[in-house]
Amino acid sequence: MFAKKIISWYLKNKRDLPWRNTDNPYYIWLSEIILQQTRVQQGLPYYEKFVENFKTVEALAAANEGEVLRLWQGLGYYSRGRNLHKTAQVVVREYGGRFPDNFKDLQKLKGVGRYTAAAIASFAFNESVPAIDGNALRVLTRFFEIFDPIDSPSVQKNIFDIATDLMKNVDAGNYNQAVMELGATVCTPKNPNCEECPINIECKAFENKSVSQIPIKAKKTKVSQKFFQYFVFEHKGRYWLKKRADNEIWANMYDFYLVESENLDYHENLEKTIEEFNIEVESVKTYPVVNHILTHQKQQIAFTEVKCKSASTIGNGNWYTIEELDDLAKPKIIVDFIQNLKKG
DNA sequence: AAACCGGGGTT
DNA sequence: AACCCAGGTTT
Repeated sequence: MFAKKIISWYLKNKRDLPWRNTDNPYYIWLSEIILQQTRVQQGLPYYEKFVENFKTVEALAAANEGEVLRLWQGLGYYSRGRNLHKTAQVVVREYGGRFPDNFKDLQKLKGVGRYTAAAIASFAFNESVPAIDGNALRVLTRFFEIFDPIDSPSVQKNIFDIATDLMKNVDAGNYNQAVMELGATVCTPKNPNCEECPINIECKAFENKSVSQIPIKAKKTKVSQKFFQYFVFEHKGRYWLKKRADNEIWANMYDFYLVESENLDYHENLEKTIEEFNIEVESVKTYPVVNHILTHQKQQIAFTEVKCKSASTIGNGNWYTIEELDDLAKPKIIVDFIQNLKKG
């Protein structure tokens, strides 16, 4: 009954989203990678861009990684973009351009875990396997009034098993979409609209007025404090940027010269850096420190613009005009800074 | 400031 | 199973 009620609610109330009008695994995979850790509202324009630029997995595989990262710019968690490109190449080279057609094999692809594999397997191939994202997890824990912590792997496994039973003999794709859509639009984290919920009668948490307490997380996110300083070297309208290495954070993306420090002694960083690269300084401009709050880190980032008397050699970087910078994939903090630079 | 969209990857 | 993640946006 659970499944059928939810599906019928979904068919009447679903949002019309482009990836819901296809069973092409390439488009579904693309949308799911974009939507990892990302709201529909934010991911939608990126999906449109990618579909337009890369109509097939072959087209995506043939692109340069730089192009892919440039299109991904601003979306965050850039390893998704790199995995997207790598996986496209694997699918073309090793799978003959056809995505694996089942839950188990899909998880072999880089960037495709349990949730994403279940989503593709059910939407594209109608395999009966539950796609449990945060929305579905919230719906299920509330419906069964599960007070166990959802960040425990064993609890997640139990819920996966329960969900597997629930979806027997129903349309797997629509069922999975339905549960997630209910979580996204009705069974929301705060102020859920229980009055309009199609399954409120059978919802244990609703019955016992415990909706606002569920789901429960055992662990709190740890937040650490970090200090960074960017040196924006400028010479005759050109700016120095470096392509980051393959094995580090923001891999293969471009940014200014970066120093991480133990504290806020940004002056010392400046002295050291100028000395290290033997830079002839014309002038120094200090920008207000930016507080950058991330999920796991509080960052204080200082931008220091150094106008140089010559375009010296500074590590493995190059000097670019503002216009040339547009074509390089950069983290958003850099994009934003350049935006301000342009404004003056 | 914390929560949210969280899943995937590594150890 | 524990731990990590150089995100953007909303509450």
